[in-house]
Formats: sequence, C-alpha cells, structure tokens
Amino acid sequence: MTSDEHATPALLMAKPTWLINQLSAQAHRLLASHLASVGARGYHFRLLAALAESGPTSQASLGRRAEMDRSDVTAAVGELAADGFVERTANADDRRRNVITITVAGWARLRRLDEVLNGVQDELLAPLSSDERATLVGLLERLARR
Amino acid sequence: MTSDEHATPALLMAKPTWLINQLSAQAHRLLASHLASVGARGYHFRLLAALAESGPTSQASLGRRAEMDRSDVTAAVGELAADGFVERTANADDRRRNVITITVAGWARLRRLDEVLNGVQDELLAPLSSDERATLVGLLERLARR
DNA sequence: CGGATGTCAGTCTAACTGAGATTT
DNA sequence: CAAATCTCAGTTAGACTGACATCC
Repeated sequence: MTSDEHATPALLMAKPTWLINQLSAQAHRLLASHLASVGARGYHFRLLAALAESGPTSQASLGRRAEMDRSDVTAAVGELAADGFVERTANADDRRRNVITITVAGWARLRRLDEVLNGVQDELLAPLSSDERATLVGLLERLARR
Repeated sequence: MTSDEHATPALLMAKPTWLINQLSAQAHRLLASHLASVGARGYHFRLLAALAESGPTSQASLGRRAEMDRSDVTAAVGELAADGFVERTANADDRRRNVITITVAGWARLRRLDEVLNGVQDELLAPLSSDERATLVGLLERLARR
C-alpha cells in the first residue's frame, strides 16, 4: 500500500544492461510463444539459417556459425532430424564428423520460421520509426561484434 | 575445414531480436562473472536497489519494483538476510506481510555492487561514444516500456 | 467472500561445463 | 602425441507455475 508505485528504481534504469535484459526478456517471450505455436524453438531457426548459407557441413562448423555450444547442436540437430528437416550422414573423408544436410522440407521450414520471426521484429520494434530502427540496429551491430 | 568462416548467417544478422539476444548474452556473461567474484547475483542488486528507494516495505512491493516473481523474492531475500544485508521483521498492522529493511551493511553492499555494475556498463559499451550511448539508452527505454 | 501475501516445490529454457570415445 | 569431433550427463541463473495457509 501507501504509494506502492510501479516505478523502476533509478539505480536500475540507469544501467544499460538492465534495459538490454528487459528488452531481451520481452523479445524472448514473443519468440517463445510464436515459435511454440509452430512447434519450433530458437535453436532450430539458428541452425537452419546457418545450414542454408554454408551448405552441408559438420555440426562443429554449424555451432560456430550459429554461435551455439557443441552439445546443444547435438541435441537440436537430433530434433530437426527427427522431424525430417535435416539429414545426418557419415563423412567418409573425416570419420569424426557428421555431415548435416538440409532437406526440401527443411527449406520450407526455414521460410516458415523466417516469416514468423519477421512478424516478431515488427511487434517488438513497433514504437520506433524505420529511421530509428536503423539507428538501433547499427549500434547493436557494433556492440554485438565482440 | 574448407572456408569455415566465423560469419554469422545474413538471415540471423537481419533480425534485431538476434542482435538484442547476442548483446544480452554478452551482458549476462559479464554480469555473472563480475557479480560472482563478489559472491552476488543479479537478483540481489535488483532487490537492494528497489529497497534503497522505497524504504522498508513488503516483499510483494519489492517484487513489483524489481520486476521479480514473488517466489524468487522469497528466496533472494532469504539469501540477503543470511548475509546480514537486510532484515525481515513482522508487520504488526498487516500480519500477512514481512517488512524488509536494509541494514548498514546492506547500504555498503549496494554501493559495492553498483560500482561493479558500472564497470560492466563501461566494458560492454566501450565501442560507443557517450553520445551514441545516450542514443542507445533512449531507444531502449522506449522499447522496454511495454 | 474475493484478493493479497509469503512460502514451498516444482518446471522450463538457454547457456555452459566436464568427461569420454573416436579420429585426424 | 596434440587437437578436433560428437555425444552424454549434469549444472546454473533467470523466469515462471501451481498449490497452500494465512490474513485483510
């Protein structure tokens, strides 16, 4: 009671990391719900997008491109393979590696997920003009390149 | 092998949510390691910062200010109390509620954690000028206000 | 009664760690 | 030998859910 206020403490608001985490949490909620409605999750899109640009390649390479841990790649590739979106085959030249190949169904899946994600971008960035979005993306790109 | 490339797929780079998540993950790594080095975690700072501005108040009120779930407040307040940074006392007027009060040690702890977090901000935003940081914070504030 | 509060016991995800077996 | 690859088991922080007793 008293004046409870829904006000965020100034010490928190003054921290860019707080704002970034807030926005990321918001994005995560949107992504999770929209992706769940088509039975997918973020890892799936990241792997399919990486695979689409690299062509058939090893899991380790995919992990580096999609910035995922090797163990998470193993699990997510297994899920994609179970749904028929990718194929896992042995590499004759280097028998440590699997060769992951995107299937026809996988291409369609990638296009579908891309549409879903583009909708999420519009929803999240709705308050900003297109100029402001470009400014934001430019700043984020410079920061995200560690 | 071949040209493995550390290149992020264009489909990913084109998604603001991807950049936001990348940056948030980077921030999270910095926060986790710096806070761990002083034996704290994010919830502790968020609660102390909320408590510093509200004065002695209930856990439910703290949770709304720090944007934390009730159950997480219970746990984190317990940790802070065990370290002597806050005190939990009964509220005579409304016996459902605890009154949480920050201690002298708690104020010192808050100042210490604030310093640590300010260091993290500088590390994370190092690539940007102060004008650019202000622009970024302005855009983030508008987006984070859901 | 409805609604708020504090507590407890869970779930879930993304990210990560460590170990082991295999191969280059 | 060192290093890379794949797999599996397990951990963590953060966010969240559902239930319950208590109290206003």
